[in-house]
Formats: sequence, structure tokens, C-alpha cells
Amino acid sequence: MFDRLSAPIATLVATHLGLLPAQVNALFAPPAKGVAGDLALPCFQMAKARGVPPPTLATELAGILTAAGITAVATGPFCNVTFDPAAVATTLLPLLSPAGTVNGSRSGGALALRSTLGAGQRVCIDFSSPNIAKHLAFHHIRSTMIGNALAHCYAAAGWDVTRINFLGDWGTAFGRLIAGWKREHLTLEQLTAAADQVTFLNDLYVRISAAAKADPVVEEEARHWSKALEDGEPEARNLWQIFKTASLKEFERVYGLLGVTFDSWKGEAFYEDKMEPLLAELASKQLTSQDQGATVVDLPTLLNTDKVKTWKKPVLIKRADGGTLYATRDLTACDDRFSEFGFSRSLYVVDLGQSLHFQEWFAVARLLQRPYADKLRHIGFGVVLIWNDEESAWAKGRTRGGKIMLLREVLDEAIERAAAIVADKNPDLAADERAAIARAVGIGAVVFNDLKNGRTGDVKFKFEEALRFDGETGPYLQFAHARLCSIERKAEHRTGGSPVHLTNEAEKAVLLAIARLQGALERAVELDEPSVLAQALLTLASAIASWLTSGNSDLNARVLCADSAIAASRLSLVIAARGALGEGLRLLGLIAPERM
RNA sequence: GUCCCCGUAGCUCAGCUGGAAGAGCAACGCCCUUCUAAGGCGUGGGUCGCUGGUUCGAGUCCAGCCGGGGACGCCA
Repeated sequence: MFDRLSAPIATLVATHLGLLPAQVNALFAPPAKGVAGDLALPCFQMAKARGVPPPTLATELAGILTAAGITAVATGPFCNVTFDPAAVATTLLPLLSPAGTVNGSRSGGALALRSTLGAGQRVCIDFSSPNIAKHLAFHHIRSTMIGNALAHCYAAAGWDVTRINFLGDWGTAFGRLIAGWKREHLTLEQLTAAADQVTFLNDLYVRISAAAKADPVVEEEARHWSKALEDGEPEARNLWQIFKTASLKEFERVYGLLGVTFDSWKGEAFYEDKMEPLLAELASKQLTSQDQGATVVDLPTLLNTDKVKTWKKPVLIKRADGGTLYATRDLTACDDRFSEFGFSRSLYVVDLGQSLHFQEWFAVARLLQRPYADKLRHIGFGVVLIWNDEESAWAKGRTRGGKIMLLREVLDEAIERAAAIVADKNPDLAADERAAIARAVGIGAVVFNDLKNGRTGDVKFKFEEALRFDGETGPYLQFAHARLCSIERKAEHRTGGSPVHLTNEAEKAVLLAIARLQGALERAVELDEPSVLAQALLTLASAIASWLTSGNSDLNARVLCADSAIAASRLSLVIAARGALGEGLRLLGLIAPERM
């Protein structure tokens, strides 16, 4: 969308210098902070090609950039272009307020966050993927919300998106759980009566693990039930299903709070009996070998050359005891997903600690000459570090006392703090609306805190920081949105539209920030990096806040000013900005309340 | 040992394909008879871990170091 403004300038310069517009376009840069201008054109390269000093060319270009609606000034080796606010509005506003949406509650602003980059392509996104019979710990927010944001962004960019929750619902832990369940003569009634069923199962697991450690008889029972489960013995299978159902119920509660949904819940158990054909294929293609009783794909001998020694170790495909492994399961699941969805891209939103695992099985997929082998992407992210007061240091995963921090607890705490603030700031709201706002704002704070920075860095989590509602936070974005909504409500009787009377810099800044959203969305998708969008939204919200606040002291600067023609134009911008910001928040997985 | 992530203001971090050092928080000073102050405006604060290299130009690219974290065969 921004190119609507920059393209004409690129064409003028290109024509003057005998270049292609694309060549000029590639040189554009945002001007430095203290410099006046909306678009900078560094003249170094073009000046070199022409054999003149950069400042000379800058001056020359400033001289030819005389089109309506722009002002060009040479500042040293830079040619800085300033857009006329009204020209920006005339160019952009019609794109953001298509006929019929200007005065209604609907807004075309969401169009600022649409792209056709992915048209006709499908992407599978594997994210969240918690283990059954365990809680969603706070660190699960990373995979869950990065994956959720990417799913929204891909969809906005034209992709067909399939959201996959690859549940960890298989393993020896369930044999133990069943053994414990039987040993303690527990009943379904007891489980469902528990305040928290996952805690109930978790506690059971802790007890039976301790017992198994102390008593070989118990350990033997656990082994027995693991085997029974693998063999599909009805009682074992039935109990496993009970555990799974109880866990899913708890997961759905948290996903419901976060507004996260999935299209596929096929977990590890689904693939447990489907791996033999893959193992057979690997063997028939002579890609496997035996090593200490285990079956491996020997990547070093298959792929390393004298010059390039990328691979240090073989990948284990099958254990010495016959059990299959992580890599085998991922490959099998990937075959299944490709045949079901025929994806053009498949994302795995999993922490960076597992990089090697993904590199390895991606390599095996290439050896198998899978058509999807080059469409796989591991979307890695850093760990959550929690501040430890006693040691005055950042530490992984746990709070004081080694207790794991649950996602639900953090969200509840955030909602509680937000509720106190809402009650204080806006006591007149109805109780149910206050509660809804508190949920949106509290969760928004936690989620945005997780998405605003680059995903590969570790997240340093402090309650006081993550639950802050001022500064560069989710609530800051939500507040700007609520202010825009408030103005729209008060403007019910105004009429909108054209001609355009937007003439000040604050209004232009809002328009330019909106215009840059599309590029941010496309970059967010190409880099699989939600923070690119998050940062662009902060810029937009800042421009909005600055614009609206200027009306506090200057009645003429208000949207709803005395001049009805100007008010109507400004209202169009309010509606467009509200739509753009609201859509941006939605893409990140935040709710944008209309008041707060 | 090999590979990966990180190192920019006191703290937490942005910085797009190399092009004129940024924000939030904290500190200090202003702006509420408010289109919602969860806001705005301003001030102070930086040899961008170090050393070389490429380049007209390096926080950004390359090489090598230093420091913090992580991964590296029968868990996932």
C-alpha cells in the first residue's frame, strides 16, 4: 500500500536517470529520526554510476521531484521527500474506506492487512502440541501464540491454513498412570469430581513414580500396563482415553481463554501403528543400518563429503527394543499431512533446543526424495526465563521452590490485575462488560509481551513487566483502539467522506503507519516472525495516540471539531485506523475491546 | 569438541535487502473544566562485546576471538 506513494517518485527518478523504477525503489529508506521527510533516497550508488558527488545528485533529484503533493529537499547525499498530507489522504483513504463503509460501524481499515502473496497455497502449522496428563505450563504460551499469530497472518496473506495440534498422547508415562489408577482403585467419578482433573492425574503420576522407584513390583505393573496399552487391550485403552479426555477438557479451557483453535488434533498415538511402512521403505532404499541394536539413518556416510562435513551423528529411527522414536513419528505424520492437505509449506513451531532434531528428519525426508522435503520449516523460538530473586539471575522454567508456573495461573493473575484497573478507570460499565474487558486486556498484556520481540531470543519474564498496562504493551494498542471507537460513537450523526480535508502532520503519520502495515504483514509471513507486525502496530498506535491527544488542548485539532467538512474527513481516518488496528490485534491473537 | 541462540542507553528490547544510532521502562520537567491521562510533549543517558576484513559507507555482510545460554544416540 505504501508503494502507492513511493512508486510515482521511483518512476520520476528512474526516468530522469535512465534506470528501472525497481532499481530506484530498492534504494528507498526511511529517513533518520531528526530529519524532515517521509521517504529518503540515498544517492551514493546512483551518483557513483553517474560520476558525480552524491550531494550534487541529491540536489539535482530534488530539482526534478516537483510533482503535485510532494516536496523534495537535498540534505547532503540524501534526497528527502515529504508528502503533502492531503495528497496522502487522497491516495490512501479510498483504499481503506470502500464505498458504503465510511459511515457505518464497519471499516475497510482491515484491508491494510491483506495480501495475495499466498494465494492458492496451503500451509500446515504445527503448534502448541502439549503432553496429555500434564498442565499447559506458562512456557507453552510461546508455541501456542506464535503459531496462532502465524496462522492468522498467513490467512490474511491469502494462504489456506491448517492448524495442527500434535498432542503428546503416547508413551510409557501412561502405563504408569494406569498402574497407579488400578493400584489406588480410583474411579471416573473421583476424577471428574476433582476441581482440576489434570492436577489429579499429575499428582497420581508423581505418587506412582515414587512408588515404582521404591518397589520393583510396582515398576513391573507399570511395564505390564504399558505393554497392554500398546497391544490395544481394552481396559488399558479405555483408561488412556479417559486421561486424554480429561486433559483435553482442561486444554480447551485455556485455549478458549486465549482464543486459539485447531483444525487437527491427531496426536502421536494416531501414528503409533502406522510407522512400519516407513521403516520398510527406508530399509528397501538402503538408507538404514544397524548400530548397537538400534536402526539408524547414517547421515554422515550418506551425506557428508570430503569437503562438507555437516553431519556428526546418525539419526535413530528405531530403538534396540523395537520402539520407534520422535523422528520416525514426525516423518510418518508428515507423510500423512502431505497426502491429506498437499501443503506448499509446513511449519513446526517448536523451541530452538530441538533444531538438530528437525534438521535431521528434514534431511531424511530429502533422502527419501519426498516432494515436500524443501517445504518444511522449523520455526524455532527461545526459552522463557523467569527472574529468580534469591540468585538474582534469570533461570529457566520454574518459579521459587521449583514449582512450575502454569499458563492458566499467569492468565488468571493478569485478568485479576486488569479487572482492578478497569474498575478504577471505568466504574460505570456493566459488570459483565467489565469482566470481558478485563479478560481481553489482561490476556492481551501477556500475549503481546510474548509476541513483540523477535522469536529467537529468550523471553525474560517478570510478572511486573509482562503484566504492565502502559508503554509498549498490548493494552496500549487496545487503548488506542478504544479511543477511536469512542470517537466513532460520539460522531453518530456526522456524515463522512469527501472531499478530503486532512492537512496536518499527525494525520499523515497515522495514514503512513497504516500504509506500512501490508509490508509488515508480508514480511511477518516470509520470516515467520509475528514481532514484525507487532512492531508496526506499535508505530501505528503511537501515531494514533499522538494525533488524538493533540485534540486535548486544541479544540480545532479534534476529530469532532466545529468545521463539519473537516470533521467528516477526520472521521474517515478514525474509522480506517480503527479497522486497521483492530485487524492487527486480531491477527496477533488479541481482542480489541470497543471501550476500556 | 561440533553446531545453534544471544551480546545496542541503568533495565527490557527495536533497528527491513549495508546508507544520517531508536523505543519503552526507570529518573526529571510540563499537559486533564479529557472526542477515554491505560495518553501526549520535552530533558538527560550509547567507543552498537572485541579485533581484523570487504565497501565510498558496517549495529547490519565475512573471518577469528571473548562472554552468557542451549543442543549433540536408544525421552519428546
